[in-house]
Amino acid sequence: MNDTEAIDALLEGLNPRQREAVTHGRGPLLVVAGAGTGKTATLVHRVAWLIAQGVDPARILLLTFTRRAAAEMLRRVDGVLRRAERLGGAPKTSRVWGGTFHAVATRLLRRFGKSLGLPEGFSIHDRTDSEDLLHVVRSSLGFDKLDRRFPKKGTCMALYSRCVNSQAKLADVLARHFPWCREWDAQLKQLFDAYVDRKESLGVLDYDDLLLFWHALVSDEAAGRTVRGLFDCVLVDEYQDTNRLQAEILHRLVPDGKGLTVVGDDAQSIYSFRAATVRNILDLPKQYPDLAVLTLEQNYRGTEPILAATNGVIGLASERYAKNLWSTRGQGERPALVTCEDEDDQTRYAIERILEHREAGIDLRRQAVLFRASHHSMTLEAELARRNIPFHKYGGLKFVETAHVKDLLAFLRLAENPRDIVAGMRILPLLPGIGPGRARTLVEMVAAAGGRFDPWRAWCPPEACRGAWPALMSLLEGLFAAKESLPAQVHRVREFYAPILAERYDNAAARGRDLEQLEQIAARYRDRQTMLTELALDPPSSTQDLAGPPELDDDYLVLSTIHSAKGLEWDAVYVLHAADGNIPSDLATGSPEEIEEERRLFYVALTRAKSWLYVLCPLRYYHFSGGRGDRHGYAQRTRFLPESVVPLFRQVVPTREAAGADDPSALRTPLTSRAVRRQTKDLW
DNA sequence: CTGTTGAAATTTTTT
DNA sequence: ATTTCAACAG
Repeated sequence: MNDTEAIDALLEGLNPRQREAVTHGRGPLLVVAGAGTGKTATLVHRVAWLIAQGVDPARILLLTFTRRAAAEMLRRVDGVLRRAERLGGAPKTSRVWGGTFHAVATRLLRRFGKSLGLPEGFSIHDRTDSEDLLHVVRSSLGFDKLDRRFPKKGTCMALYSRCVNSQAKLADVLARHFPWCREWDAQLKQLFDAYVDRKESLGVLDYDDLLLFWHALVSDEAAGRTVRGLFDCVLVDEYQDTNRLQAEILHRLVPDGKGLTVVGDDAQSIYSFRAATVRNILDLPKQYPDLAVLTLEQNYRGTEPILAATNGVIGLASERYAKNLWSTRGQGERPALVTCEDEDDQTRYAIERILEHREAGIDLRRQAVLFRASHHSMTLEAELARRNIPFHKYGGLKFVETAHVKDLLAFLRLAENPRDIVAGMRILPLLPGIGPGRARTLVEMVAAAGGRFDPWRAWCPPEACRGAWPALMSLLEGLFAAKESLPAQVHRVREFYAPILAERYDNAAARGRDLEQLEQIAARYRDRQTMLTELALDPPSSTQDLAGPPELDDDYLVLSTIHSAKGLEWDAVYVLHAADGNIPSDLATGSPEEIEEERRLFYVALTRAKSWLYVLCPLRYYHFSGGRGDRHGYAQRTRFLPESVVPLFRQVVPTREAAGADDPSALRTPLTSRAVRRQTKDLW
C-alpha cells in the first residue's frame, strides 16, 4: 500500500471540514466543534495522522478532561492506525502522554519537581483532604472561636481555589463571587498564607498546586526549555472548560503555537464554578496571530427533530458563537416534554420507556438518565434496585470519598508520608480515648520530628487506648517498611480496622465488602504511591467501575450528572427534573452569567441524545426537611423551555391508570384521603 | 480531653 | 439529611 492509499484509508469516513482539521499542518489550530459534530473523531484521527506522518508518539501530549476520555481516545487512535495500515501491529499509542492537566502535571512534577524544590514523594490531597487541612489551619489560628461565624471550610477552599485558578486577587474574587465573606478579608489572607506554608512543610500538594507548579516549571528558564522540549505536538480537548491558569500553562508550553491543536465549543462551557472561562477560546486568536480556526457544524448525532429542539434551546442564549448545526440523520420522533405529577410519576414514566426501548432492542447501556444534582436520581435508584434493573451511576459522591474508604486509605497515606497530618487526624481519633485534641498533638509531634514515628513509640496512651495503641504502632511500622505486597498491606489495615468499622458505622457489612474490593484493586497498581496518586486524581465513580471493565454480556443503565455526561452520547436520553430550581439550580441563579451557564448545562444534557429524548418535569416535589409531615411545593417547567420552544417538543402527560394498573406497588402515592388532606393543607 | 447530645445552619456541578 | 458547633458529663 502506498502513502496516498494509506492516508485515504486513514481519512475514510470524515467530511471535508474534518479532513481539513485532521491534516492541518504544524501551525496552531483551533477547532470549534458543536455538539455531536464528530469532535472526538476528528481529534482521534488527527493524532493518528500525526503518528502516520512520523511524529514520535512519545512526543505527543493529549490533554483531556478525564482520564477515561484520554484512554478511550487513544484506544480509538490505535484502531484507526490499524485500519489504515491493514495490519494488527502493536498499539503505538502506549507512549503518548495522555491525561488530564492534573495527571500530566503530576507526572512532570514527579520527574522535574526537584528543580523547583519539591520533595520527590509528595502526596496529593484531594478536595476533601484540602478542606480538612484548611480546617486544621483555621483552628490553629483560632478562627473557629471568633464571635461571628467564620466561613465554612468548604467555602474557604472554594475561595482559595478560585483565586489560584483564575489568577485573581482575593479582593476581586470576594467582591465578584463571595460578597457575603468580604468582612473576613484579613483573616482569609492569613488563613491562606498559613495554608500554603503548611502544605510546604508537610510535603503535600493539592489539585491547584499541581497546576501552579506546572506553571512554574514551564515559566522557569531552564526547566521550561526541558519540558517544552519533550513535545512536538500538543492537543487539548474541551478547551472551553479550562481555566486561566491552564491557559497560561498551555501558552508557556507552546509559545509559538507550533504543533498545537485545540478543540472546544463555547456553547458547552459548564465548569465556570471551577474557574473555567470561555475567554480561553475567544482569546486564542490574540495569543496566536497565525491561528487557523475551523468550525464543524455538521451534526452526526441527533435526528433532525432533536437538533431542532436543542438549537431552539441554545438559540435563546444571550451570547454565543454563531453556529448552525445541521443534521444528516433525517427524521425521527420529536423529543418528548413529559409533564409529570410528581417524582414517582416521573420515575415510573422513565422506567416504562426504558424497558420499552430495551424490548425494542436498545440495550440499557445505550440509554442514559441525566440530572443536574446527584441526589435527583435517588427515587429512581431505589425503584431500579427494587425492580432489579442494573445501573451504573456516574458523578456525585465517589467511592473513594465514602468515609470507610477514606479511613482505610488514610493508613496507607500516613505510611507513605508520615507528615501528612490530614491522614493522621483521620486515623488517630478512630482509637478509643483519642479525640481531636490528642490527635493534634500527636500529629504535630511527627511533623516536627521530620516525619518519623519515634515520638509515638515513646508516647504513653491513656487507659482506654492501652490495647489498641501498640497494635496501631506495629501496623504502621509494618506499612512503613513496605516489605509486603500492596494487597497484603491493605489486608493488614482491614484486619485492624474491621472492629472500628463495625462499631462506628451502620451497614458495616456493605462497607466491609467495599474494602475487600479495594484490597483486590490494590493488586493492579505498581506501588503504593501510584495507587494513592491515581485514586486522588482519578477516583473511580462507582464500585462497579472499580471492579474493572464490565462483562460483555452484562447490560446496565447509565445514570449520570449532566457534568459527568459531557462528551458522551446515547440512543435514548432521559433528562430528569427539568424544573426551575433544579435546572437552573436555585443555588446558581445569582447572576445572569450563572443562569447562562445553567442554560448551557441543559443544552449539554439534551444534546447527548441520538434518537430519543425525553425531558421530564415533575410539577410537585416533596421536601422532607424541617420536621413533621412531608411538605411539598410546586415547581415550574424550567425557564429554558419557554412557550416559544415548547412546540419543538411533543407534549406528554402520562396517565396514572395505565401506569399503575398491573403493578399496584408502583403507585406509591395513590390518590387517597392523605392526598386530599395534603391538598387542603396547601391552602395555608 | 473525650464522647455524647442537641440545636442550628446548609443543602450543586469536579480535577 | 447532613454537617457543624456549643454545652455538658465523665
